[in-house]
Amino acid sequence: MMERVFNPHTIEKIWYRFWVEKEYFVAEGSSSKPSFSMVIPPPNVTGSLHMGHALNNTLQDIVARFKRMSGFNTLWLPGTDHAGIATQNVVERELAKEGLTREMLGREKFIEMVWEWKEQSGGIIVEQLKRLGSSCDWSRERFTMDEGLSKAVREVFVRLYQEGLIYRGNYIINWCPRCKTALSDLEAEHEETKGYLYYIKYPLADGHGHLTVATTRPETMLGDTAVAVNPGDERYGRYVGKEVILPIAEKKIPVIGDVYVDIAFGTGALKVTPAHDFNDFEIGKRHNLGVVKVIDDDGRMNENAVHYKGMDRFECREKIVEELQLKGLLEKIEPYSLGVGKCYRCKTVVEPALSLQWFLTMKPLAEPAIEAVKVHRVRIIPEMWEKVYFEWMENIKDWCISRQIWWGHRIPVWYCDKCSKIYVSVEDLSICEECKGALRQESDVLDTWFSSGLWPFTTLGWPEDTDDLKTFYPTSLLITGFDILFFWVARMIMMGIRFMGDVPFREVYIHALVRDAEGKKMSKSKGNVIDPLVMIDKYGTDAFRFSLTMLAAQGRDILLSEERIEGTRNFVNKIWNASKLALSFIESSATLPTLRKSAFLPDRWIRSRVQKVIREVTESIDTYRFNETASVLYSFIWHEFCDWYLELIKPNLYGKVAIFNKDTTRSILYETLSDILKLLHPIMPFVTEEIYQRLPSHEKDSIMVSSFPEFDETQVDEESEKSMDMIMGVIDVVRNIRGETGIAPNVRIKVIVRANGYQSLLQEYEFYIKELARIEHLVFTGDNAPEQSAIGIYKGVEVFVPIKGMIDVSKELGRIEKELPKIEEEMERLLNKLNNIAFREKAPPGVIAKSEANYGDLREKREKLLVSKNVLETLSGN
RNA sequence: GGGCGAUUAGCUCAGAUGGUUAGAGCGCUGGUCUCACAUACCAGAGGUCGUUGGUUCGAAUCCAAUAUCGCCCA
Repeated sequence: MMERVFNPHTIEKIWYRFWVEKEYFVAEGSSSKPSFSMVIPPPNVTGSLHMGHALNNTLQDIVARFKRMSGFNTLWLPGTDHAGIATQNVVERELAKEGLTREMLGREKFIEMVWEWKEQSGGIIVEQLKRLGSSCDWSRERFTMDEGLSKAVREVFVRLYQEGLIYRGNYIINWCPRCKTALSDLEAEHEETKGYLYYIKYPLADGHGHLTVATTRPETMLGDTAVAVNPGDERYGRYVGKEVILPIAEKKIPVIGDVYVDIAFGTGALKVTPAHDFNDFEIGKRHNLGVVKVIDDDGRMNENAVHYKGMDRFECREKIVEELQLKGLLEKIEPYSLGVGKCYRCKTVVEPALSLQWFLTMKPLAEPAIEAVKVHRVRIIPEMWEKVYFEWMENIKDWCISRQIWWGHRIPVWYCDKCSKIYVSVEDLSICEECKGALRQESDVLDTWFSSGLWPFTTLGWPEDTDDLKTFYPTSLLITGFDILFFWVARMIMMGIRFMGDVPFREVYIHALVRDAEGKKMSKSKGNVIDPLVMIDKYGTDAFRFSLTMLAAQGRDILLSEERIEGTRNFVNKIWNASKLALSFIESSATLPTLRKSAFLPDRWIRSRVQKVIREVTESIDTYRFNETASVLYSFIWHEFCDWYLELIKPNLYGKVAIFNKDTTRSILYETLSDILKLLHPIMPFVTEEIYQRLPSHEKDSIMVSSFPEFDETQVDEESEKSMDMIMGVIDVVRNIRGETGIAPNVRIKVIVRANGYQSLLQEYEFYIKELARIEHLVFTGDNAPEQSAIGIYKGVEVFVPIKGMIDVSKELGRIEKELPKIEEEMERLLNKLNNIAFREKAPPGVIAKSEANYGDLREKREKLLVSKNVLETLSGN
């Protein structure tokens, strides 16, 4: 017995376990079936599921289940990412609770602890993905720090080094003083911040006046090694070659000319701090300026900052400004808003700093990756993102790949302190070949994104030549959010081409970001996060997934509100109840006749409609228009299958009429319900499985391994759709009259129909019309309109409801008067169009014919309404 | 500063390659506990598609300008 209200929770666990036990998620290493493969964007191993993950994985699961049911050897490969900085931060915070630091533990002990932490909490997100219903092949689950993947990372590093693409050098990079590591350009997030522009006087060394520079960062002035002006600047050109005295440091620095300097910005004179500013670094290189670092790794001033040594950089800013003011060297301060780089992991303001780091040369990697997207060997969908991709790739800079943290892939480089020889090797080394001295491994680890960039092939077994690689590389599709287009997608394309000789995936579908109902990005600090697991607990996985899918329109942010999820929970319940009814009709013991053309119109109609839905669902999934998939199913199931089909077959199956073959209708009901469940399954895996299992003699052990419905042209029946449209139209007209004139629902009425060519159809289905429109007597007439009636017209068919004792005349008059102006307005619009000679000459004949037919219908309808109106007016004495 | 996107009913959004009387869900109004479902059913109200020009026989849809909002990159 099925409950009145669908309860998702128990069945979700049961079916997920069932699928896993049956190994339905496991892909075949080699197969006669065509392959379909995706790799998951690996979530952080210590993370927990947020809305972004939920959307991302729902969409992937829809495609995976759809492809599997469509006969593909489908691999959806899951895994997690070691997330270097983020994970290290988490564990360090834990340590801090016990008053410990990682330095106190030492590298080895600390890493051991992180592994422990990973074992403990790493399963959480995986469990959450399972609750979401994700049909990942867990037998192939990977972790970026697995032995195999770690080896692959070394292999890649060594090859790139040998090819001369990886180098080590002193360059300016983004430094996070809190995480105490270098960051790549991408990992510094620029944020508009209110600050000030300080105007500082630098006295000329010859004692004749001063130059005023404008800066947002006065604390770096002690690291200035020049003042730059634009050589074309009339005001300052003559100073080039002279010297100024750097205040506080009291040392001479040159005035140089460089066209980079913007004449219009500030005073037109720029202080140059090569050690702490990207642009200044470039200027410094051009002019062979000295480099003076004044800020240390922890964000404090160093010994070059004279008496400010040891002071925090922001405190120092204030103090220096005070000192300058005292010395009369501060001209003014203006409010100014500037872009400040912040660490994407801890939001600390990053310090651009000169530092010895490892870099990967990107240009030679980027070029073929740009080409691959240009010629659509990788298709990015929606196409708009291609532009963004090109923009970044064409201006790509070398990638700082070293991090000064401990958790990650340690760079496979060994130094001999004795003879200074450097080794780069896949295998661990300990003794110098040259001098037999002890080797010391590089202490830096690689950027986490370095290993995730290899994900599509390392997870399949590279550098070994595995069956999985042969079967599944290049993968078919990647589904991800745009926030990691550069971080991840672009790098995978570059690395895939470089190491596999082919792109890592044929298509990339970029989906939107999930925001709250006000359009704000969800974040813990804003307190506007909707926890997917809370939603799953509350409304069930199917409803939650369907909501996300419904909202997943291309190229738009998704605004999620709980209300929305509640709405789809109702839809799931609707499906449940419709199935309950259908199953009661089908009956478990029944042997159903094979599907054949039914004599019963609604049967033919629903089969035809289902075909079109199959086509739309298939096409929309194939083109990643998931919201369309969901809404097509929603409206078909609710408003055609439930509202009409189930209502129409009730009289047959409850045995109220026996004109049509009951078994045929039952078999069509069975077939249609089964199609609906399969069509829904990719989006709503659980409820569909639960109902499928209750279908008598269902073909497969699980809906998961049943075949996705295929469009069947032979069941498309335009004639039936037209006939049904008429029947539904007539019923609607009667209901409209009833509703608007206030006839109580339980009152059965008399209706007279002048069918104008549709009489035989309407007569054949008279019983059904009477049931659905609550009609007592349905009379067909060829004569004039009966007097004293309310009137409704549907495509030339006139429907009359006698007024006497039923309807208030004024109400019916009001109804007609409301409708007339609408008709007239539309008629006028059409008439103008039809009278337009240019329209008649240039518009396609089909469009003209349609307009003419519309006009004719409207004119006829208007005339009839006017006649009826006149009659009613005389009747009411107006 | 450069680039991209958005602007359609009270709210949240759909509306591929221009031809619909511009749709949905929620909300709202009126009526129903009708034997699958009140997480339901029936009926209804509500939009000159941001603004201004242009292309076209025809524009929510294409083009240009403009306003507002958002995002990305510097």
